This record gives sequence, C-alpha cells and structure tokens, in this order.
Amino acid sequence: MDTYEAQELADLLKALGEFNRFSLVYELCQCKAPKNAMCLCECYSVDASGVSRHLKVLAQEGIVSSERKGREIQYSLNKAEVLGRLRRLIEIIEAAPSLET
Amino acid sequence: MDTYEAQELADLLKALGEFNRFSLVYELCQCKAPKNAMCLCECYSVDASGVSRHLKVLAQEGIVSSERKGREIQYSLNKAEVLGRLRRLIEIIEAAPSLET
DNA sequence: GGTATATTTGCGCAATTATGCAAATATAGA
DNA sequence: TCTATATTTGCATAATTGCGCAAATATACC
Repeated sequence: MDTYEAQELADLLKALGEFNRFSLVYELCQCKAPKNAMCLCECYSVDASGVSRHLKVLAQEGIVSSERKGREIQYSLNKAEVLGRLRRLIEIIEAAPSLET
Repeated sequence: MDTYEAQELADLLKALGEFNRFSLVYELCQCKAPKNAMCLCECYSVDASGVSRHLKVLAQEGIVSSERKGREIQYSLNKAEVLGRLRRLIEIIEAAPSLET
C-alpha cells in the first residue's frame, strides 16, 4: 500500500466516521429507491443545510451518487464502490502476519 | 442495526479515518512482533507525544493492545477485533437492497 | 411573471482535534 | 541514588468541523 492508497482509505473512513453521515449511509442502505435530501432530513436532528453538506461530503468520497429529478435530487448508495474499498481494507489487515507470542 | 451499534461503528471508522493513525495501524499490520511507540514514531512527521496520543485513541477503540515491557510499551494490532467489526459493516452494506432502476 | 418546494451557500459560532514543546512520570541499569 | 530512555500529560495554539439561520439558487407549476 502506498501513501496515496492510504490517504484514499483514510478519507473514506473519515467520511463514514461521523455519526450523522454514517446514519445517512445506513438510511440509504435500507432504501429500495433513491431518496431525496428532504426525505433523509426528516430522520435526523440536523437541518436541511446540514444534510446537504453531509451528502456533499459523501458524494465527494464516491460513497453516494446523486441525480436531479425535477426539483428534487435523489441520492443513492454506491454499494459496489463502498464494498470494494472496504474489502480492500480488510485484505490489507488480513495480510498482517500473525504475531509471534 | 440500532443506534448503539451505529455509534460504535462510526467511532471505529473515525479512529481509523485520520491519516497518521491509519498509518500507525498499517505499520502495525506489517510487524511480526509488537512495536514500541518510539519505533513507530520514527516513521512519522509527528513527535512522540503525538504518537502516544494517537495510540491512546486506537487503544480506546480496541484497535490496538499495549503491554509494558520494561521501559517500553509494546503495541500490537487487534487483528481479529478490527476485522470482525469491519466485516460486520460490510454485512450491513451488503444487506442493502439493489436499487430499482 | 409569481409562488411554492428542494437544495445549496455564506456567515458566524462553538466544539473538537491534531500538534509541538516542555515538564512530569515510569522503568532499567550503573 | 543518579542517569538514561520511553512514555504520558499539561498547556497553548492553529486548524478543522458540524451546526443553524437566513439568503440565494434551481426547478416546477399556475
């Protein structure tokens, strides 16, 4: 793993490591159809602008995708992308040698 | 997933999501034997106190274990613990229904 | 154009966080 | 006890971050 990949993985984890953002991702995990921000907003203690900003962070990390549908913007989880990166992380940790005890 | 588990996972990701901490974990991934903080410190731009604080965060999250050996304190990765929690995260995301397109 | 709804952005604020330095603590060995 | 090494902690600081509110923007519909 080079520095670039380490930074990429750390960025992913950082984006997911904030409780409200993590909750948004989880919410999207449970949707059969994409959701707009207002809909996501209802479940949380943060207001619309907060949700908007969190979604922006998630989008910049490639965790969610957005598509405008009229007045609304529908967000959906980039399931394969996120799983791929998390699996890569697991791979790296699995490659760690067992400790000599 | 309840709020408690969500918070636990978010905390794990947050602890791992800081570049220097992530690098420390990666460094420990590559050790056959536990390393002390001074040894870990050499690789990074942060000084000993910074490494100490990062290791404390990682230890509080159960990501690393420490054991004093004389003057040194040896740190090792809790491989199984971290892998278990990351796999749980993957499980949750995998459970997301595929989107109707 | 005017109105309503959805979303983003600018601004300020409070809280958190990462960091370095210096001092304190812990331990080993002479 | 004195010294050297390893680690932690207190303190100050700079940077980042999450938030709400209000204003701005985008779009749809009348």
